[in-house]
Amino acid sequence: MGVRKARAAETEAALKEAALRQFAERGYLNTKITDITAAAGRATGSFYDHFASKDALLQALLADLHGKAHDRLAGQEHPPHDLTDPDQLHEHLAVAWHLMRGNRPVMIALFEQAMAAGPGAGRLWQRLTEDTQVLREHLEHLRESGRPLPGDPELVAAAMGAMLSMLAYALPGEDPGRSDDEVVGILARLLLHGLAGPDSTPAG
Amino acid sequence: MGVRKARAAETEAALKEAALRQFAERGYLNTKITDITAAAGRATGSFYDHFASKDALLQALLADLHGKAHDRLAGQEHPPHDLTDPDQLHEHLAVAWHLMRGNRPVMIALFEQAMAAGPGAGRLWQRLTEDTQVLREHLEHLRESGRPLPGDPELVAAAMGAMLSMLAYALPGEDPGRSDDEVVGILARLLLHGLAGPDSTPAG
DNA sequence: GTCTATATACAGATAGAC
DNA sequence: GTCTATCTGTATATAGAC
Repeated sequence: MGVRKARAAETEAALKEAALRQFAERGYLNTKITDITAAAGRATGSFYDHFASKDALLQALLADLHGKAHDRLAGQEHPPHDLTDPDQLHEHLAVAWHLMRGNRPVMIALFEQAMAAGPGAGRLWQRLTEDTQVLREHLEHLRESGRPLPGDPELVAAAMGAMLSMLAYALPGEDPGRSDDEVVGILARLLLHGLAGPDSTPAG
Repeated sequence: MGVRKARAAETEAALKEAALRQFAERGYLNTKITDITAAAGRATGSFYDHFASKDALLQALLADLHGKAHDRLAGQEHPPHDLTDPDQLHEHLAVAWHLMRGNRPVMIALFEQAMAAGPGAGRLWQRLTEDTQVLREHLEHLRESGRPLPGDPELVAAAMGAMLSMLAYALPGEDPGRSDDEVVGILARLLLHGLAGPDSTPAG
């Protein structure tokens, strides 16, 4: 790779990193193109040599994320989980939570983008159902095994996804008093046995 | 009240109603002042004879809602609930759900407004904790009674509120195949006994 | 108070020199 | 490819006639 291309790639990377920082601080909607270029130390016009629009930049960031995820998940098995097993539910939630929290800027951007389209567009509902597809399949598998689910797997999965994604968005970024593990543990217990807890039906 | 004032009040009411319709259809952020005035059959300039801004209009709509709620709740008792009682949890969720769904336009607007401020502003987290304050108090009461909660009442309450509000926002407005009662029932079962269901610990 | 017409502000996007 | 300078589109808000 030539030095010119290298400098260009450097600028593109700087813009991406700056965008991620800005999204996390100000949110996607509030972040202007000039905020990104200023934070990256570039001129406004340079942005459009690399991305056609703010939306295109977000798609590029999402592609990067998919690439990373593919690298990490490549070759891994994905066995059908029994979500009524405490360890397996906890593991499932932990993976989802860390995925969302570890890529918070992109999650924030996608969330705000879907929301800005308005409720009529149904894009938030679409995200919710798509992102919880695996979860839904596990629930359907449980139901087919004769387990008594609280209700329609699609809605239950969406409800769990709603809880997760909303919390991942709204919870303050750096909360010294509340660790990720603590949050995951609480959600796992709530979703496994509910408010009544595991000892609610001693009579069986 | 004179005829002039009456006509003015009529216009103000028309603007409010039009705004509610527009918020439900296009969302708050997407709705322009001109969308509201056009839907109300008035001129653009008339808007500012009644509201200083779109934000001021939303505050007025919120005030209307508070007034209605006050009228309905006036004189009602608010006893401490035992949320591990199926009927009481169901009732609590049903009230919250119908409050949100029955005033969907305003909920939508507040949600989008809080989100547009970005995550750094913490306004979504603020809404989440404020709106679930009563819930948190009930959970704290349970904990003081020695009941084993899944975790910190504030976070559990926020998680439940996150699930509720996100679903109330994202679920399609007119879903012929899924009634409010069905949704509330499913959420109540999920939050009471979790995915494991009531029969998970036959040994006590 | 309501209207038409217009001003203000600003973000997105482009043009052209280097 | 990067820069400075500028254009365009659009939403908010105001001015002034009726």
